[in-house]
Amino acid sequence: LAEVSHFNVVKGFLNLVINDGFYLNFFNEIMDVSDYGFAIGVDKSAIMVEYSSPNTNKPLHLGHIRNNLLGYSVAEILKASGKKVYKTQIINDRGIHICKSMLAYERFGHGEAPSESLKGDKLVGNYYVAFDKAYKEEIALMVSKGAAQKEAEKTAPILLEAQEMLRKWEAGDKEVVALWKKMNAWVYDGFEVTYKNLGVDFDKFYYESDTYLLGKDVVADGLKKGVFYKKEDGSVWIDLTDEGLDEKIVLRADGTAVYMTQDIGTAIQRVTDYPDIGGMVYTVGNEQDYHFKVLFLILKKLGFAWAESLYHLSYGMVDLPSGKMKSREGTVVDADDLMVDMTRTAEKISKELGKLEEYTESEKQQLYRMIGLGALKYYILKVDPKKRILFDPDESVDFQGNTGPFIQYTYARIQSILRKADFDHSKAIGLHTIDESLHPKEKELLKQIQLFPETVQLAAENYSPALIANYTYDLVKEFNSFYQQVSILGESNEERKVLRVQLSKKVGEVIRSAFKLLGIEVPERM
RNA sequence: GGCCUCAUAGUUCAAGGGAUAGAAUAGAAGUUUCCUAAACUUUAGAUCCAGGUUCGAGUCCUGGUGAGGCCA
Repeated sequence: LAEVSHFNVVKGFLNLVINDGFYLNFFNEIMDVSDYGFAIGVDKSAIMVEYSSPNTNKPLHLGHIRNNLLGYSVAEILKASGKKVYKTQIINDRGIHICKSMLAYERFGHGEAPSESLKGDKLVGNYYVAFDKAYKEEIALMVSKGAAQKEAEKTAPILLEAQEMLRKWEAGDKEVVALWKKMNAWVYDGFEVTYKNLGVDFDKFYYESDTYLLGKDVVADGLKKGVFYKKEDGSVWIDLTDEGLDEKIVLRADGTAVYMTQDIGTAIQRVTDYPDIGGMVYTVGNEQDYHFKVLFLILKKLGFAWAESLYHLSYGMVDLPSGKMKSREGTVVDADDLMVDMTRTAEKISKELGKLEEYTESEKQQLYRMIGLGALKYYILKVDPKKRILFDPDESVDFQGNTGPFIQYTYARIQSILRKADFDHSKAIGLHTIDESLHPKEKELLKQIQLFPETVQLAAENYSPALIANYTYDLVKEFNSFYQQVSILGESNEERKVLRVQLSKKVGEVIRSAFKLLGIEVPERM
């Protein structure tokens, strides 16, 4: 019970208040607290949540935003449900894609460096686009001279040069490695800014350049155990036809690793790094459903105990009305730009309403950001993760109705009440003296508040921030109706007034806790 | 071709096999001498099609149709 800061018993409710605002209340009878593992930490195993996992050749976009928000939120929810959580990502920092950016930078860069107006990830992304442009021009030129399209695509000089660069990188060529380090460092600086603005963070970074050779030993080992088998050409496979899947390659004939080999190795590496891990959550788009099905099955067959607790947090793509986002075609919604847009929209709406006279300019800017990001985050998180999201850039994200700002607004109103309640409303009041005559709205609010702890558990079990978002919306809707129908500070009955203030305060606390799980901040005024 | 996911008001989303399928938004109509109207109240509007399981199906099963994805 170390985490319980205080408790009280009110008419058959045992209320446990846990440090950061969570509380449990047990209805009617005092239950054995061990039923609630999260209250006393029955399950000591940790869980590692992976999300973001970008490539280092281009900036983060709307798809990454969904990935990050989901992964971060699920990690927070698991924490709230009592798990120890490690947040991580694996950065795809090697391969032909980054060589393409590097090559284009060498050719066209003229020593350009990131600046105030151009973040490092944007700069590198620009050269990736520049590569693609040059590549296409070369192909067109070759085709015009009579080469076949497919042949030209394979033998364009700039592509061959990029491949040569990759070989040099793998061989440890000093110059290539130095350039690679320089450009990746720019990208990480850029990413850091985006993550900070988005409000997500990580406990541990894994880099593919460190992990791409992992997994080979495990495959060799599994080969001995008979989990895998070797084909005549020397490639190693696993037969999953008994499980309703097909055969899958785990090591190429030339002995090089495929993605599966790496992922096997990385999973094992993580458990080596953090021996208390009892499971992992991978936040990866649903296009990789099959990959993870196979990965988890392989790890089970290899006999790892933690393989039973692997979960692919599979989410739908974020599509535009025009279809899929493609960075090479310039049809991506950039993460930084979108966050700026949202902030601007919040500013515009806020100015029209004009309620912030007493705020300084920097306080205002901070608030616009909070509201704009609240709108964006809520918009994305309220949707069931597995459903795909259609994002129309021309139709801006709502600020009214079932939205983040709606809930933030309610929170701000509650804070306003608490500021004005200049009497002592801290002491416990005996519900029994008035509970027979509770207003229907008060009863509904009590019911709704009480659902919070189990909603957190449910959201953790289902890896679904959407459940938290929907719960919070219901609560807020209920509160607004209450707020409209009854007078809180104007109530003449002293005890009843205190009850209403306490109810309001509690609703505010639940909103703040719930939104914290979604990574959304709440304002004192708006 | 094989496999996976999704399909609910005009639109965007809800709904643990359980009562009359909830919201929001857009539409129509109202509420501000009173705690913040980014709010509240009223109104109209939906389960892709055909079978099946069940006392009971938006939810489970089979077959279609449509959208997206993975593999070859």
